Amino acid sequence: MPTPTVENYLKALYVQPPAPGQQPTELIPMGQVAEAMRVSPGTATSMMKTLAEAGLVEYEPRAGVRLSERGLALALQILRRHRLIEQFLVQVLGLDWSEVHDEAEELEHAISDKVLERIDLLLGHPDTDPHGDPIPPSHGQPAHVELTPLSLAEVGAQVTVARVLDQQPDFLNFAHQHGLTPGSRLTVLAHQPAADAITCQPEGAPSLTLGTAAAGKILTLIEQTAS
Amino acid sequence: MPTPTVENYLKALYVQPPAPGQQPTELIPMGQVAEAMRVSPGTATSMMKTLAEAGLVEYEPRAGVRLSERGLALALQILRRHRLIEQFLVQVLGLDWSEVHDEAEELEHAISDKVLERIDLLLGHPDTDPHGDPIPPSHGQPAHVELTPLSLAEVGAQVTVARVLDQQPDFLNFAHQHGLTPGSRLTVLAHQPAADAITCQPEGAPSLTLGTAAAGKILTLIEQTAS
DNA sequence: TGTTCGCATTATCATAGACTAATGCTTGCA
DNA sequence: TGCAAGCATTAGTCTATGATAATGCGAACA
Repeated sequence: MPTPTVENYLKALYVQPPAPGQQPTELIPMGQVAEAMRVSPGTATSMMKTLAEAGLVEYEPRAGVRLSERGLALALQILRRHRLIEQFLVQVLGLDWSEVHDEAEELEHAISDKVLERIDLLLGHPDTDPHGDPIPPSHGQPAHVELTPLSLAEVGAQVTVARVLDQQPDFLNFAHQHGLTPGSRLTVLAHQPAADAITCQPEGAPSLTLGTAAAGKILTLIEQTAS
Repeated sequence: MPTPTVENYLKALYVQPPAPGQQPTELIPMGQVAEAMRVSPGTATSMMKTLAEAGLVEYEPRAGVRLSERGLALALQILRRHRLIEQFLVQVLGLDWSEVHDEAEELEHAISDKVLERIDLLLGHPDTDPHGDPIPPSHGQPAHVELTPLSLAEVGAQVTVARVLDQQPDFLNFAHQHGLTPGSRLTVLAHQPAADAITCQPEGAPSLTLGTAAAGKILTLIEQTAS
């Protein structure tokens, strides 16, 4: 049984974005690990050595780490727990989507497989959590869906919000207030490169201008491109 | 924030039965603490010192420990979490009462007050868990109800099972199979002191002979004494 | 080609919680 | 009254996880 700390490292390694243009199987530098886990670089190095000895990662000194096959399987299992718990907290207990991330962060280490599968059943085997993040199946990889950041959607396109990447409560409250939740539809009205912004029109809510950094955190499914 | 380990010690101290004829405010000897927590005596001593420094217990060397006011409040809070979670696992997720104790043992340290109060609401503010153990209110002590162990009920008495003290899955399965669950009614048929046993007749189930040790773990409410 | 800067690694230390083994009280009994 | 038995305490060690500080490698630029 991995400790909660080990589980958190594995999860963090899995969700590290690959450097631009790199495959997700590339090595993650130690600095990135240390920052993701908010520990000192020395702590990150020694933990990666420990995980490597346990066969959960492949560690190349001064180059970086990547998850091993076993580490990947474990990371997916933990992510499954985390996301099912989030969905449960929203659907069954009625918590707000902005507060469930931190709750799930604790519960994911305490819940048993049995309870988890009961939750899965009660929820009807959902495949995403309240933020649109895919819930990995109990075995194997989650299905890959091609999504486009709102910041890259064409002017005139009609899109459906599929996933909101930022888990910060402030951002999630903002997104909720403006109708930017998974499933809501919107039309891209304009890009303003000079202002580093994009304007869109959510269905049933006032139009809205976002910085491209914020818009990059909203992943969408393109329903209809500009004529 | 106390660590999970500290929480477990406090809970264990609270549920220690007072020595026969003693007030619950009496000192608990270290050996009893060590046994309850399944740690070595040395570990118990050093932990009690730590808890005493934190103001959670009163520790008298070579005499024993008792919970301080703060320690008692914390212990009740943890017991509330534990028992509400058990009730939730049975009522909402449909787990068996024999398996929820161990699950709750983990979850009680991970759950937030917010989630707990949602669970309490969803369950309609129950006042006992699936074993009949009282759920402490969010502030203050649980109400005291006078219960009689089945082993001490008079022959001929009609009683209602109120609480099952043993949390071992084997015992709980046995009790369930024979209709000895909280709320079920039974009549005491006979005591057999020589055989160290008691025979009773659960409503709607075959009559049953139990050892007095087992019968002592079934607490009942006397509905009607023998004529 | 050499030097420097940024990052990684090593070394040392701290804390919580556990263990075992050795020592020390205390009490009851002869 | 004195001593043995039974607990409790102390002392020293271990593991997991963190920190800080000092050292070391390597790549980019002059």
